[in-house]
Amino acid sequence: MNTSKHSRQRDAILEVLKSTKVHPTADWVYSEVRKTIPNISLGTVYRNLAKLSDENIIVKLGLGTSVEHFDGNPEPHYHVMCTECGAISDIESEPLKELNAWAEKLFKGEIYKHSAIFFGRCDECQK
Amino acid sequence: MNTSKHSRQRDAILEVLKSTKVHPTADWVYSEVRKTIPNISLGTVYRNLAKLSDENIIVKLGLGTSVEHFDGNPEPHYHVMCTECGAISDIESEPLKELNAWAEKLFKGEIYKHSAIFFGRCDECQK
DNA sequence: TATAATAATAGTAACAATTACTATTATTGA
DNA sequence: TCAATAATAGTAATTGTTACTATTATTATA
Repeated sequence: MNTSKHSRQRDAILEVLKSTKVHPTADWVYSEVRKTIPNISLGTVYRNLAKLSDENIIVKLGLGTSVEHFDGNPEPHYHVMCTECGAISDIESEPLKELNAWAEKLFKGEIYKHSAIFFGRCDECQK
Repeated sequence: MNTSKHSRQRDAILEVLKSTKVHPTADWVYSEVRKTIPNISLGTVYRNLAKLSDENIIVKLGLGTSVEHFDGNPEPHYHVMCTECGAISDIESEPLKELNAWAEKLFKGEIYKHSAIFFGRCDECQK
């Protein structure tokens, strides 16, 4: 059974994540959610982001940045980070699953997934 | 001109990194280096790891873990992390540069590099 | 080889992101 | 409506890392 209880705060956090493409940090989510729930606490944001990603409703992107970024889209896909402005964009394609087989040939053990991050310059910064 | 001065501490830190395959954290390096330089400070370890990676002598692996890992081998290559024991291993191959062109087709902007991390189970943990 | 300039150090304090704690509030099923 | 308890707000604590400062070590040159 699911011992979870519904909460307005969690709904609002998920709503914020689902309706943006910026792959925000916890702090960004916090400041957005405060527009509708002004006294929500930052701890609540962190706790729910953790809960939602444990349940695979959202994903915590381990991009190697000092601050964690989240994605409201749980479908596996790659990302590009602009090295100039830091913006994170989606690569609209499924991950290349053949890479796992490729890597497995070079590794003693089994491989079942991978993640990748591309670095470049977004069109905004190219202008 | 190079305004850098030689230091025994930096030598020892680099030596530790060059002679292991474990992709250690700063703290691991610290405890190793203390075996030869017992009163070295953790700040010195961090400062030199930063300096060495700025100079591309080592690399800071942005693996998405909460603690940073370092690699004494600056040649670009992928890694596998065992989800059971956390061990990080090398994939002994050059990165697939064709991936950049592939991703660029799906992105508005230019892409010039990428990094990837594979997840699996190492042979030790399979037993 | 002595010296003067300064990079690097040890030790410690500060910092930022995140997590844990606790008393109170909200949700839920009976 | 009520009792059980999940979730909250607010705050304190923790963790990994960086910054600061007085002292020490390295180096180029006299």
